[in-house]
Amino acid sequence: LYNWLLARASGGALVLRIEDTDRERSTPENVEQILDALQYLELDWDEGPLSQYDRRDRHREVLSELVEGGQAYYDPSTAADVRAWKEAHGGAGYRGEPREEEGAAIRLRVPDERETVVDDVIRGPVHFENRTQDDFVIARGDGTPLYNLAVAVDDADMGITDVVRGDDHLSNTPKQLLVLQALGSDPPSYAHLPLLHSPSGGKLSKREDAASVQELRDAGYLPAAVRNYLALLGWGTEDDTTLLSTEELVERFSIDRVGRSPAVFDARKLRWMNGRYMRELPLEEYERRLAEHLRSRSEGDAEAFDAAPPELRRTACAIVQDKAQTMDEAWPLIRFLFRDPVDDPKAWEKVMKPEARAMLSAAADALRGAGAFDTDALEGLLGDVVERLGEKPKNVYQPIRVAITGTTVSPGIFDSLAALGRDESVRRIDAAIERLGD
RNA sequence: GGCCCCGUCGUCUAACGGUUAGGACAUCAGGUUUUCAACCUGGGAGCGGGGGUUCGACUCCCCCCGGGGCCA
Repeated sequence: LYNWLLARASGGALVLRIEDTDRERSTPENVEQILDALQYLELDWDEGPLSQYDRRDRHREVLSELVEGGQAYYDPSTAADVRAWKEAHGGAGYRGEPREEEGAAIRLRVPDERETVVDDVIRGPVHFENRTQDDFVIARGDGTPLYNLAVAVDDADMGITDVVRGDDHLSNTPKQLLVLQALGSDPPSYAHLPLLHSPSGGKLSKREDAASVQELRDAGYLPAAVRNYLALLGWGTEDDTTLLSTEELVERFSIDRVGRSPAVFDARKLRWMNGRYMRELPLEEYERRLAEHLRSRSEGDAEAFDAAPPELRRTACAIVQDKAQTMDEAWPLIRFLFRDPVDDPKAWEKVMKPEARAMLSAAADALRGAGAFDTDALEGLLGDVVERLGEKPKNVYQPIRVAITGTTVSPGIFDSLAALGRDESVRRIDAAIERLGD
């Protein structure tokens, strides 16, 4: 998201590059998840063709150039050798002797003097003393290049100007700088973002990270809300603004104001924020997104919704809009308008006591005789019934609610009845009375 | 183990030497109320610790502690 905001704000292009020097980690499904997440967030980047580049030849070429130029050398030392060497040299960075033999790795020669400075946009200059850095391995014994060589070469070849990535790469950066230096290329600008920690404590893995975005989609969070929330993780405005439209984010976001400490994802705050966005959604869009959300579910909910008259769909959205925080939460509240009441034994047991029978009869009679069947009329009408029976409103309204929806929770009872319509409302109440009978 | 990063309410954050340390979520207490939410009002809650520098430190320096990352 930060990459995207930065690209949008600066008029540059966003390049999402997935380095795959280690097949064990960058699995195709992993890539798939990242792309899914981007699509879900509705970041309108110019997707272009998804290209795969086989850079092995180029990396090999660079490797041999570096060896020939003396900036790198073959070294068959093992990890144990290196450890022994370091112990003997007071913890200084490992320096090997060039020895070309079968299975030897290639190491980059690191200078003994001076330091390598990562001039990070977010953290300022970070100093690494060269003498403490190992002559690090840039190619395995079998000739395959290692990450720090590959990214540096690819950054240079692609003309990358800004690298925005996770904090976990900060200590890799001096190595990449050293490679770039050996190559004679100018380094890009670097910005290392703080990592996200999950509520459970640890950092989010690439897999879990992408998977959790998946979960957000399934729960029916709006992309705009998620974008807003995510932008506020590690970044904040000076004037304490919390709700920011995407246009405002693009305008106000600046990478150098991003914080340095890791953040914990707080689902409750996202939920609250999503509710704010849901309530401000134009009704047509609310309806569209609800329909879309239902399609990702099973059991014919989407079909029932789509088959309903447009006015009913619209009304349903209107009466649930200020109650639901997520799309997933909206549907159960208005489901009764499109499908039969659910069977909730607990609700029935709690509300449908024998004395409820009289309430329901009185209500049904009143509804049958009602003139207009809208929210206001019903409120007056049923208010009279409550008064006549001398009951607490709750004792009358809850049985009606259970009768028409099957549960104890729904939108306002008058809204619900009006939306359901006279015939169906009366039918469901009569059915409840009958069921109460035995 | 070496190197590096980070440390403000429970959580996300604002502050860039001078504020009663601000806001948001959450929480608590009221209000509203036909259910559940939503909404409104109010309260509690924080600078990891210790040294310095300074007239004055959340802000600068050092040490420690704690958390994390990379390499090995």
